Amino acid sequence: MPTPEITARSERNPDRTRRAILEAAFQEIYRNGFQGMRLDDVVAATGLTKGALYHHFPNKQALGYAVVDEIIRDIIKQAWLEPLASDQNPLAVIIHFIGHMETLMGSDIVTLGCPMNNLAQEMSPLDEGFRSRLDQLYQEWRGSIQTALERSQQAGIIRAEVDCSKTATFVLAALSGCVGAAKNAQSSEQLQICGSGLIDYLESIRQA
Amino acid sequence: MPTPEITARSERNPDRTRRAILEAAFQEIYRNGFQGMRLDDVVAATGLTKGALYHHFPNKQALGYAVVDEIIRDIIKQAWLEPLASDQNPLAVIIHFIGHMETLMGSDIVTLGCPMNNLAQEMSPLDEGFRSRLDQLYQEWRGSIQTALERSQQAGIIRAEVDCSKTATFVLAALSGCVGAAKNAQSSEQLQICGSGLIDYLESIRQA
DNA sequence: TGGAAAACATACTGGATGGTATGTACAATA
DNA sequence: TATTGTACATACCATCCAGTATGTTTTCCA
Repeated sequence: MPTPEITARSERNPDRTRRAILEAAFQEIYRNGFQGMRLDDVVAATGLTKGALYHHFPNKQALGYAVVDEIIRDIIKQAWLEPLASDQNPLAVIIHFIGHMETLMGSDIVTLGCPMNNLAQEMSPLDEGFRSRLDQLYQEWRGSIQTALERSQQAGIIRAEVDCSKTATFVLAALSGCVGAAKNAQSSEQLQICGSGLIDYLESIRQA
Repeated sequence: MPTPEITARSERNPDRTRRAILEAAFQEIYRNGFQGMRLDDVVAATGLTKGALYHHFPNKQALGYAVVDEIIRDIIKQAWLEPLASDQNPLAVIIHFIGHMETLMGSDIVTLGCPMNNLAQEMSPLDEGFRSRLDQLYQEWRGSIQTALERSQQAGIIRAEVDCSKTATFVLAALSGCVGAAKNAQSSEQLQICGSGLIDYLESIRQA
């Protein structure tokens, strides 16, 4: 008897269905914002129907929360938390990421911006459920940058007098700002210029 | 015969009416985004009716464009362009502004963020009319910062090797990022921390 | 001063959209 | 294998909301 994960291609697979809805919802939110996301478009993108969506999620808000908890969280973890935790030269990881953002994240980063920042900017003042979830995620993100800076500091790469907590806060904010500026201008050149400004800053805290 | 500007209190004054609609629309957009703004709420806030709104603006989009052209532009000019152009120590103006943003702009800057950045982030990928207007305004803003930095550089306040164009781009993006981060966290402390990080950066380009 | 245009007010429409009610096929369990 | 709950599909509703049609009042000016 074959395992269901392999044979169950077009048959029923609630986990796969749920995931498909989440990914489609993420794309719609990324492109149109949460308020601009249409549930009809989400179900159309999955090839499912509204019955399926409302079986897996009680309402639009809960679907949005799940996108944060399950999709966006994974993206941040995979792109930032894990690379920063594993590498032995975290400052180099940060600089490399900033310098190669478009290559690493795809061209959507220029045209559509950062999915997490987009959602946070839109929904934080309007919905405490979104705000607290995204704030929590931002704290983890910032914490991982701080830890990375501290490790670089202990390795003698970063000057001893640098406040790593404050720097991590600023770097994350500045990074979000750079992506946002590139999105406004719809220009990858703008992202390059702004990113190199941020890299200049990071170089300035390096041990001479 | 008295002048209409003084006596025309509760009588008809199309310019005043138009302005009232624009200001109410700005507030609604600031709080809910452009897509979240409801024309019914705008007319309710003014005490007017839909007839008045559609007499002055052909549709919602045109109202949004006018808010950018007439309200947001004025805010940026008054808060940034004019102070930067008139003062003889522009770097000090920039640093002072960043350090006292909440006092200068009001507490909305923490809870609701920057009205221009909010609108740009929401609408730039969705509507080229918004994008081009806001991009134009950002270019003026960035240009005024660049000119200010160059004047400070000529005055010997900023080091000669600093690229003022690149720095202006980064400073504006980082500033937007700081305001956004504070808004996500709903924390004026976050704004302080992040702003002081940006000030540290500006101090680092100062002539030793 | 009369008439026309501007400056509003009132009442309504139509489509979009989140959500629901209900039906059916499938899958596990007993 | 009968049964029960899960996993969907189908059809529909109610409301919100941008936009319109039309009426009324004020202002301007010839």
